[in-house]
Amino acid sequence: MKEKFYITTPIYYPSADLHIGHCYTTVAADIIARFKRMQGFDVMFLTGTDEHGQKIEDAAKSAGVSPKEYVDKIVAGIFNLWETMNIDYDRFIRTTDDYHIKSVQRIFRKLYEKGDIYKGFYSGLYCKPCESFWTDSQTKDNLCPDCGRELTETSEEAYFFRMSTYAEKLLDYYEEHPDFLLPVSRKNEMISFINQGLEDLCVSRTSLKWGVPVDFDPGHVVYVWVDALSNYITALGYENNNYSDMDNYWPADLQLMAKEIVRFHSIIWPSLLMALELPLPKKVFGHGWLLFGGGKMSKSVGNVIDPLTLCERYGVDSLRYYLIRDIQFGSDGNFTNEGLISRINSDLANDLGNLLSRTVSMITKYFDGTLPSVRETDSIDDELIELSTGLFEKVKSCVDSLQLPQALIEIFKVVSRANKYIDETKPWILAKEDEKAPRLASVLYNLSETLRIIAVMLTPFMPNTAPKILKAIGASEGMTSFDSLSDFGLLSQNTTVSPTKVLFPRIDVEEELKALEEILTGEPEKCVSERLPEIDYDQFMGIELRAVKVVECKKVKNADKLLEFRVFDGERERTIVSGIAEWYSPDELVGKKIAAVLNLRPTKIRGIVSEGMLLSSDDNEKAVLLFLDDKVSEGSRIR
RNA sequence: CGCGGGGUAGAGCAGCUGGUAGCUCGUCGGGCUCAUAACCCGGAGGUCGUAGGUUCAAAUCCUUCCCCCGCAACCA
Repeated sequence: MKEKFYITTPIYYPSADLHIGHCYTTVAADIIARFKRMQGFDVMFLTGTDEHGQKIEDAAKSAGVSPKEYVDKIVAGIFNLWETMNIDYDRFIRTTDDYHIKSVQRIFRKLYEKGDIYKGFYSGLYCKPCESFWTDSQTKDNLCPDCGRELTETSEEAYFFRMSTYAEKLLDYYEEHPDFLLPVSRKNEMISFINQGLEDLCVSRTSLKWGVPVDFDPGHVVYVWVDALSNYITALGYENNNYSDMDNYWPADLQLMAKEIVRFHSIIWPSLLMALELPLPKKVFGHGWLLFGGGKMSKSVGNVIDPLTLCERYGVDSLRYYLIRDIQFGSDGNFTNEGLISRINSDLANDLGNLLSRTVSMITKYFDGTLPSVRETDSIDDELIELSTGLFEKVKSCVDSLQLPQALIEIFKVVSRANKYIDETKPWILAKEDEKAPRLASVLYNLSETLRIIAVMLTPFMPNTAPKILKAIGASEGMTSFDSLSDFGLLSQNTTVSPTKVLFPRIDVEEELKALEEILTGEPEKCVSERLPEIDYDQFMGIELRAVKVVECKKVKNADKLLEFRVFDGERERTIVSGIAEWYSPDELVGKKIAAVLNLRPTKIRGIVSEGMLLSSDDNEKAVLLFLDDKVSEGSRIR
């Protein structure tokens, strides 16, 4: 019986279209899944969408549709994206799927009956007018940080999961299974997080409607993470009849995700599994982030090109290659257009594509496309042959240890070696003398075989390109599997090549960068997302907008983003705290006149009472203060 | 001292279970002409952030300090 391999990506949150970061995780998973399949594993590759929660409810509302309608549309886009990206998943789960919802309810009930979930009170200091809870550290003197009114000790019914009881067990598990949580840097983070103490987790909400209802207690909705994490087993049929693959595939062999959600997967998820008395996944791996120009990717900053556009311009395989080749799996990495283009040009066009091109064209030119069977070998061939036949083991060990870039590096070492081999053997010289034909045939055959091995190795990484190479060199079935890699010489002695289109056209760097730039600026970020309902004149006039002059300005201690202002409003000086320290230094603001709202309810920020708000525009996540002309006098009304 | 990541050739990165510092791009020079002006060879370019320590030997282990970047807090 075939050994199984169960691999998962997180289920993505369809509050907006997916971006290249999602593609990164999913491509990595796809490559591993394809690799394992080719190795003969019985693979289950699961991905999906996590469709409940407040954000989606809100997004749907502002789009004027129901949450399900909203999500259906985004999910359709995701299917399309995965098809384009060539993601060959085996199963796709949506948390709005009926069977999943029922399973989650059963899981919740099961844990409740077992006592791992209990009904308690979410308690804290509550401000009635503001309808919000505050913790001790957030308040001073029992006053609401928002409105300054008195807080009352209140509590609200909620369900809790006894996560605290699993702290020790988790630490033990990490210890006993060194490969459970990787990379180590992430494990250390989690260990120190656990050591700070685990509290029981509040696993129900009453404020939210768009979620899985607790079936035995109407009004309560299951916490989204419990809902979401369960997908990895409900998709196999845990507590449902939709599937019956638990015995087969659980525990997961590899759960991939970006680092920010490692905590949920390495603490909450294992605790839940322990509570359910299920085995834990064998490996949880948190990869790094794609950074753009040193910063996080951000739609509103407009620094990221849509993956579909990238695929359209360069082909999926180029994108897949770049993502996996250029970023150390596990660390953060920079995504740049230059990097992408330069990888395509140097690795894919110059090295790989050109290798195929020169090989095929020589066989066509010297032998009319079909190699003769008379051969003459030479010791100079040995190195190339050895390198080729040893490739699989090297790549396999890279993939097994999740060193994905190294796997590609190994493959491309052979590409380089082959290019060099052409130089060493000088086929164009051999072609000049008829009696050298056997040697020439040998050289070209060796190149074809090497290309065959390269293409087979590349199949999981570049599923579009590999078959093109194989077809070009005349490889047939039985020569395209991993099993075929240890034999150098499988390709028919009389193989016939078929000339192909250029595999990867070279890209004009300058021109292309300009074009990409234009795309980015052409479809600009919508900085004004939602328009607000109209208000009447009186409401507007109820806002006391006035010019103020900055008298003093200094940074607030222990806060990166805050500046404390002393401003003159025409009558008196007042203090205003503003979150613009990232963009302005105190010195440059003294003496400036700025528009401000003065009749805003005073509030404490970082212990300082702020009486008003300085106006600024929110421009691409960058605040710009609304400075006023010098002619404007302090305290004058603005409308 | 809130948590974490990082500082290695012009750029981007690897090496970090200690033993002459490596890769890609760029650059300079040469070779070749089968090929997508591609390919191959060679050169220049780094006191591996800083200061100490351990060692026969440190980019690699320990400690000090400096600088970047995320997260958290904070943005009326």
